[in-house]
Amino acid sequence: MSNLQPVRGTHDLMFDDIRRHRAIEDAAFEIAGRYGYGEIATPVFEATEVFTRTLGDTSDIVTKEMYTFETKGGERITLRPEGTAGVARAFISGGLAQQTPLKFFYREAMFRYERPQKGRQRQFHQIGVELLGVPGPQADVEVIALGHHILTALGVAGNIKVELNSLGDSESRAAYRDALTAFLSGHMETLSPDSRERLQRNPLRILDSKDPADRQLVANAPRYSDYLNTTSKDFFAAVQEGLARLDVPFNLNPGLVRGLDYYSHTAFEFTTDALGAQGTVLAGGRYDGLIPSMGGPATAGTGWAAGVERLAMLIPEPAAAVRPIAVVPVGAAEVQVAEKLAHTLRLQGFAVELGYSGDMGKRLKRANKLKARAAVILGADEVRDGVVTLRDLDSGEQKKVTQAELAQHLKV
RNA sequence: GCGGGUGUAGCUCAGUUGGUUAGAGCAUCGGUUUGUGGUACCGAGGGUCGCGGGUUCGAGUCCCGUCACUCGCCCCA
Repeated sequence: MSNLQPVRGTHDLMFDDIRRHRAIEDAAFEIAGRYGYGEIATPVFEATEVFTRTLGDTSDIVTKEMYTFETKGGERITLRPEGTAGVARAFISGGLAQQTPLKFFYREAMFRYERPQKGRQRQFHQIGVELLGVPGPQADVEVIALGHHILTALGVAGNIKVELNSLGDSESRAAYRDALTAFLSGHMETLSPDSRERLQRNPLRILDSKDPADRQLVANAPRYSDYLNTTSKDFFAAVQEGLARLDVPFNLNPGLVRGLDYYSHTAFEFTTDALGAQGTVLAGGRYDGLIPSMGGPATAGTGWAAGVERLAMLIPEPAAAVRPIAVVPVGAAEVQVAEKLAHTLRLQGFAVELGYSGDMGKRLKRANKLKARAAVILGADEVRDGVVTLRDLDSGEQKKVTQAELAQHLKV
């Protein structure tokens, strides 16, 4: 039926697309493993409360972007819009507080009811890491260095800037929020309509407004750095020194704030200008307040998430699929021998394609299309003599080898 | 959620001020080649012009609606 289409904002992944996704996820998983991060897979859906209590009542994610529904049993369920809340819930419900520090890596689908654009789907994929139970700045440094390491390995670090800021501890944050609100309240006429709205809900977000008038106003507003208390300042300085020691380049961005309420101290974003308005490729920060806010024991946390679709648009061509070997029977009489030979080769570890139909010419043509590196040709003569004709499909050279020696000749 | 752009073959795109049977390249399939792929040549198939309605003697072309994609805003990875 021609009117059957994927649901808005969803896509089928196959061929090169999924190879790109896997290349990203596999590289990230392997590198995170070197830092001691083990994989965690939490459920696709959680009790709605898990997200409403952690993301903040005012965030757009909670107010308009969640896929929330009621089950037959009357539970309120939400498809996860992000990964951190689920990991925190797992930490609490699994009683893992005795096992810190804990390091988790995840690669999962996320769901947000947003208007689709390039690099923004309703079902999308994130990789992410969470480091739980380390209150010191070395945790922030490690996690940022890990992100930078992964993007370097993927070959995209050259197009990406690391932006860094500190939101301070809750005391500093509250002090600054009051100062900023007081200042901006005196300039209501100049503020954009969006920012007037933000002044009520989340005044810090005005700092990264794109409206020109807002930007000018913000330039003269109180500076966040002036409101950090000594603890916060020392913490931020230690993060910067740690990154410098590891040769991770970064830019300070005083306008960088987080959309989600549970962040404190370090906030960072890895951005590119190659993706238009969806330039943030990896982002995260410290969220010491998250687990306590969900009713768990006071536990420090820091981590990030990266958008796989966005990274997939940046990485170079993924490694080509393995080039198979084609087993080609000359005529119908040799098909069964060919099938047996193909099976034997597969058991020996080779990737083998066996054309499903057609004469020798068609099968070779198909082998060529599959980028087979060699053809193993079996005709009446070969079967009689216990040999095969081995043809190199790049050079066109061919020779007869015994079936016993075939595996030796096929080794790369 | 708000504002703009675009929808013609599997893909990339032509299609004149509304006028016969809607075209090209690539891809696909077949043949030149009954034990040899890639290159070349020859040929074939493939379209309810996104969908629905309207105007008109006549709509791929004009109008309205709708869906999808896309750019920006919002938000975010």
